[in-house]
Amino acid sequence: MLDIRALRQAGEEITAQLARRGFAFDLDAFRALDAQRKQADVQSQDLQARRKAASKEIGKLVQSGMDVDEAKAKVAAILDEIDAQLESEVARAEGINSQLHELLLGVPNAPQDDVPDGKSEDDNVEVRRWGTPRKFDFEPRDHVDVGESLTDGKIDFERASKLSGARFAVMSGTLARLHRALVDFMLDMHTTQHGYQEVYVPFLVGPEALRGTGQLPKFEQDLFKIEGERELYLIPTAEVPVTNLVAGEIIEADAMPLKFACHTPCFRSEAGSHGRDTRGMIRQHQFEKVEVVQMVRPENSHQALEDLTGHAEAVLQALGLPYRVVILCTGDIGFSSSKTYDIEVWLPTQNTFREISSCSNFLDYQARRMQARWRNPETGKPELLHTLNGSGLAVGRTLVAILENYQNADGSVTVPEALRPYMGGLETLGAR
RNA sequence: GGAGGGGUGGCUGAGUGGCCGAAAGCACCGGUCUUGAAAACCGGCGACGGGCGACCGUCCGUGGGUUCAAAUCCCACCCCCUCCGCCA
Repeated sequence: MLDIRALRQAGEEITAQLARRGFAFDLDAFRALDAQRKQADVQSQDLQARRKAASKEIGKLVQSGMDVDEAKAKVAAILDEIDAQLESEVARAEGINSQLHELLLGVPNAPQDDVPDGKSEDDNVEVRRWGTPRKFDFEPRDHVDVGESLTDGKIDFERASKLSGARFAVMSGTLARLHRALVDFMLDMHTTQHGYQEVYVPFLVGPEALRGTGQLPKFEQDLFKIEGERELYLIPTAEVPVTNLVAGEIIEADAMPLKFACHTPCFRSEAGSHGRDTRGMIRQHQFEKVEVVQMVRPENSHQALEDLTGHAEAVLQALGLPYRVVILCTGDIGFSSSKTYDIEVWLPTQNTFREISSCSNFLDYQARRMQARWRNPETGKPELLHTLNGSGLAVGRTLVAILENYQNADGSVTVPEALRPYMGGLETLGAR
């Protein structure tokens, strides 16, 4: 949520920033509603103040010895007059306030100044590259062909579809183990080298948590909602439960920054992506991800985004997978984010880079929605903190990248050295 | 699932109808003292919203209700704890 005070003071600038990302903020409507709100607030608060004073007067009179009924009679006329308007005025003010709140919940974050203009992912700007794509002396096969033809464990989409329909995968044997090894490897790296604390969290969350990070109210169609008495959703990313750990809390300054690493499955309906990436494991309804999340002092969040992106890159470097980092343009950036770097891994059979991590700085946008604060020692006051998160990494897509980049002419796949300790020393998948 | 206890400020915890946005302690901030620190003493110190300000409003788990007046009484719900049962 944007700061309503900033919107009052600098409405034109913020409206212009929002326009860059294609969001038409109706400043006049906002101002009209805010003016109504002010008028209604003042009016209802004035009535409440007068009523309170009259009521206190009764208390005083009774205490100075007057009979209760007599005291009530003295102010009855005033109370009657106030009560005639009070209820409707308070209701009107509450109505306008919640209308204003809902309006603000639907407004995306404003992009930072250094986020490039653009309409779609085609306008994202490459920041840097790492690694050199391998030259194959045979025709490389895509991860589906490779994964399905492994001999001691494989990918099985047919059976997955029997169980759950399209966009699910079954994995077995050494391939399933590689998938699990990736999770361990990533978590170990973030916790031992990058200073994150591992957390385990619920995979089902209530609507408040989703509201806090920004998936609700606007993007309910992207979520899987559970049938039942309780209103629960499957998490689309660990960002939701992990970031909301600090919802409604005031974090002491010496505990900052908070840095969490978390492995969870992620569930996405993929509504609106029909026909995209239908082959293979690129886009699934269920996938594993190791997420890194930070809660930092506001002045540190820009540096924190650079650090966090580096932490995700370190995983790809350790695995020897070529990648590039792009900064998302205003047309491609996520709803709650003020600035996002995507990390894209090289996929030889697509002859291109594909997203494997998304690292974002939300500034105080999520913190305001969830009332996550820290105590600033300079002012002694609770202030909104800044939140960031990034994939470190998407496990399924990392597996895809390994299958494609590490495949051999005989159909086997070399296990990246960094993963061998997690595979009982196994060096190759599919070797007889 | 059964029985009981409880949700109050950053923390602990008092408060059973008006003088309560709320005692006290801790923590924190400022000061006195001290070479410095600690201790002691003095003062300050909840959050949110509105107003240039004096101030005003809201908030004692959530939502209703009773009352001129609710942290306090009533109802419903949520959550936590203890014991019993069941269970991966």
